[in-house]
Amino acid sequence: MSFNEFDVQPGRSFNELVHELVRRIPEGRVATYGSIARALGAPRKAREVGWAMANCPADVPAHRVVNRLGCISGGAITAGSARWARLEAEGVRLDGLGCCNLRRYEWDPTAAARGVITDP
DNA sequence: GACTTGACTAGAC
DNA sequence: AGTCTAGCCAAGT
Repeated sequence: MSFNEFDVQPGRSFNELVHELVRRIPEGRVATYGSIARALGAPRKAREVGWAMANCPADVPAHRVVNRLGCISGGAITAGSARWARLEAEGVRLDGLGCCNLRRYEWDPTAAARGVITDP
């Protein structure tokens, strides 16, 4: 069973599913690359999620996606960079390295993934 | 058309 | 308990 009920439907690229899912991350919350990949039924595709974030439309809140340690990834990780500022503006507290407390802010995308996959 | 690179993670040492 | 290695998969060169 390489795929589960969250399997990717034809016509929608994995990349787009990622975008849709990320759009559903609530304000002030974050999700990890791995969680998103897992929620879409592809636990090994975390890297592709990262790629999807690097090439995402402006309406995708990519700043709410962090790595497994709760840290902002992708270069330009400095206080004042767009993602950093946006996260703080939404109430996510970041330490000096741009990391947040996942215990507190992590949002599990699994439930929303159902909606993304089944939504037209 | 093969080889390298990358906004990752999990497991081994 | 910190570091290193291997695995994955698509895009870019």
